Amino acid sequence: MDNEYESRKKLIECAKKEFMEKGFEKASLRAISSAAGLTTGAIYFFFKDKNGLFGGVVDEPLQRIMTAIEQHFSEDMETDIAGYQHSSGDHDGFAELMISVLYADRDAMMILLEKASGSKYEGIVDRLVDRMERHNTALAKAYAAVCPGKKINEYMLHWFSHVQINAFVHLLTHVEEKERAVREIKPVMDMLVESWMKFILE
Amino acid sequence: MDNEYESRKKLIECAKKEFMEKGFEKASLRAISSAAGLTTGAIYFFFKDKNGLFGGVVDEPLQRIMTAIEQHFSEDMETDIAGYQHSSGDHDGFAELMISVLYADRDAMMILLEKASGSKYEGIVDRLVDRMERHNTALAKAYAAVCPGKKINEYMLHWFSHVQINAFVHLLTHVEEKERAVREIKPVMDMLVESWMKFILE
Amino acid sequence: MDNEYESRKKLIECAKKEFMEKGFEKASLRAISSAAGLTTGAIYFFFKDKNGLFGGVVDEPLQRIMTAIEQHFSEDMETDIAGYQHSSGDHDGFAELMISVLYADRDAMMILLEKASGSKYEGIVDRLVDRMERHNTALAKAYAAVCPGKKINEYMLHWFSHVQINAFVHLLTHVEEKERAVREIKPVMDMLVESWMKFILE
Amino acid sequence: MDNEYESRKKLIECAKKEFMEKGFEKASLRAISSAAGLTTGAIYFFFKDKNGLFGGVVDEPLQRIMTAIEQHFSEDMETDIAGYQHSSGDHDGFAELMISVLYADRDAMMILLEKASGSKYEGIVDRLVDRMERHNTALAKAYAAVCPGKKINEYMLHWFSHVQINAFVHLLTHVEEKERAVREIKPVMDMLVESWMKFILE
DNA sequence: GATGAATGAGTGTTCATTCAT
DNA sequence: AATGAATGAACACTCATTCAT
Repeated sequence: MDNEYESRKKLIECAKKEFMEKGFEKASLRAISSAAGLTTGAIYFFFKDKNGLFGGVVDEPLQRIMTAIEQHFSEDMETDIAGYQHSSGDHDGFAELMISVLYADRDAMMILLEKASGSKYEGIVDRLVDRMERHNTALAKAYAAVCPGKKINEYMLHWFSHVQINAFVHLLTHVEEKERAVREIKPVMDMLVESWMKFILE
Repeated sequence: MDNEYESRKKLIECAKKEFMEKGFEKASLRAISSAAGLTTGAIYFFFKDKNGLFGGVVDEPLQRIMTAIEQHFSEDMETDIAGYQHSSGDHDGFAELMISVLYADRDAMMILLEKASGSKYEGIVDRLVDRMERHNTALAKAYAAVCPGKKINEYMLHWFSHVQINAFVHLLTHVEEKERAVREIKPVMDMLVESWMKFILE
Repeated sequence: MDNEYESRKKLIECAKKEFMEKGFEKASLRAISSAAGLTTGAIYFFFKDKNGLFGGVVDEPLQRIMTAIEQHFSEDMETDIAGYQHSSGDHDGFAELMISVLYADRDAMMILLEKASGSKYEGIVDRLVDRMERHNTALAKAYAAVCPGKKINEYMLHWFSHVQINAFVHLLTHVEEKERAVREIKPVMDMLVESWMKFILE
Repeated sequence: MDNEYESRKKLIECAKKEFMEKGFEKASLRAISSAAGLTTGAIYFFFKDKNGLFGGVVDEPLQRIMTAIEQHFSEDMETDIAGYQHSSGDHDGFAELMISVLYADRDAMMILLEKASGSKYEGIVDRLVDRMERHNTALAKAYAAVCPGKKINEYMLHWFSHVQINAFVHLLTHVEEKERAVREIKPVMDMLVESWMKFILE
């Protein structure tokens, strides 16, 4: 049970390296397998195909990020909408949750978010942005309901969602250590929270 | 001198279409040349190689964006630093300049900024971010000189530069018409200017 | 002795399905074994190789068809040669024997006769034709002996043998039910018997 | 203009050899191209893919056989139906036409008819049988109209069509020289014509 | 100015087969 | 009795690039 999956592990390990360096498309299965001391055929014993191998690297991180986000968003909607501006602590909570998920396997996460072009995981960041936007829209509508005379700026809403998600991607790719990440994200979140209220409605 | 470069033009035109659809890497020279009614060899008469052809599409736009930025940044530094906060009109000027350059040949610009992966133009956005950051650093230092007790948050400075540049990329890819772009960028710039002063120094 | 060969049976069963659908060559041992709830290695415990497994499906049917034919041909030669033209009842006997052998395991038979390309059983129909031809030759010689001035048309003899054998193959593949097959083969045999006498000698 | 297509010709020549020996499926493009003193890539300059190369070998023969048959069948239907039994000369005409088409490029024809399994030309013989059957059906209906009390035996009609077409395939594969083929086909046709009238109706 | 021909190295993928356990 | 792991050779196909003409 110890070394049963040694080859599989080695394969994933080497795939990680290769995907990180070259991206999904330019990564060579031959290079991966031979780096693992195996042949290409071995990959096809453990994985369905190139996408499957990529999945072996990123599937678990992907799951974690998805459930984390979904969980947070559903909780978030239940809290008092009116209390949006006071919930800065909550935003820190979200940020910390995200960072802890993101940095659990930073390499895999970077591959998932930045090196997936050409794979079936392509466009994952866009999907996250979409999810964020849906959440933001709900929030903005509730917010607008108590701000008479103001209406939502659609473009700002979309761009803001984009910035929010990419703030984490940027952090992940530019800050190596989790601890520093936690520190650096704070002013980012503060700025985002403060701006949100001022600029989403016009 | 009239129709001398007709083939060259046709090649660039078709390359544009192909690069837009497939990106640099997946674009096929065979597809491009045959769409132009020529053969692959013809490409090598006019251009050095695949990167050269890509350059034929994006070099001019790239020049225009670079000189526009350089020009603005050098002018900007000459104006009174202390007047930063009052220069919101100036920021609108920058935004309009950028938009006018970006939308002069929107397709080529999108290719340059989003479809260059794998080419020697890869990372152009990062280079723009770097340039922005240098400018921001200078600005921040001048700003910090008159704000005793405050010091620059390096990460925020970098991230901010990233957001500023990508605000334009996002605009370019999400808003088709230049006129609407001019309108949409306004609140974005406002938010950025306002936040800049509050969050770059800590 | 009950369930000892359960796996073997399952393997043959699944192989039958696969060989029927894909033919010997395109059949996948992995597909067969996994359909049987086993692994490819299991196949190699029970059978020598892919050809061996194919044999597991068709060997018995092949034996039955061979002995049936051999038995009939040897009997047939013992009967009075001169009585050939009167032996139409006998031909019906042969046809019924063939059909009963062919339809005892129709699937296996079709695999043997039509899906063996690439296996060591390839060309089985040709071998049957050869056997038929040897029999026809003997018959024709005896027949010619009592028909002075006539001699055997070698090509007709060969083609006729081919048609005779393939009449059964055609029947097998185009008529599902044995009962209908028995009915349909009658006029075919009649035509063949009648023509035989007229066209083998010239 | 002489040796312009030398490589293409060589490729087709070698493909012919390979397809003949191994059949479409097992034929190796690598083997073909290297036998022609070229690389696999060269094949893809001249042909779309493996099927295209196969087409380069069999397309012309296929066209010839199709037009020959279609032409004959349409002519045949215009002749007096009642004269069927007297038209044995006509059948010889058909046979000679077929043979001349079949033997114009015997190798290509054998490949088309017997080695196409796995290619997009697979099942060509069946299609010919279908065409023959349609023709036979028309003939049989006209024939039945003047034979009161008799009706068509569907199975015989189908099997007969099968035998008629395969008589030519058999000839092609068993008789090398066209002249001998013309001689050998005569009694075959005679037998078929004679039997046709007796056994299609019952 | 451009073609037509061809290369050579590469791609992901499939497969029957082997064998230690 | 059967598995799980792995091999190695083959496959069709694609591509940017070259170059004589």
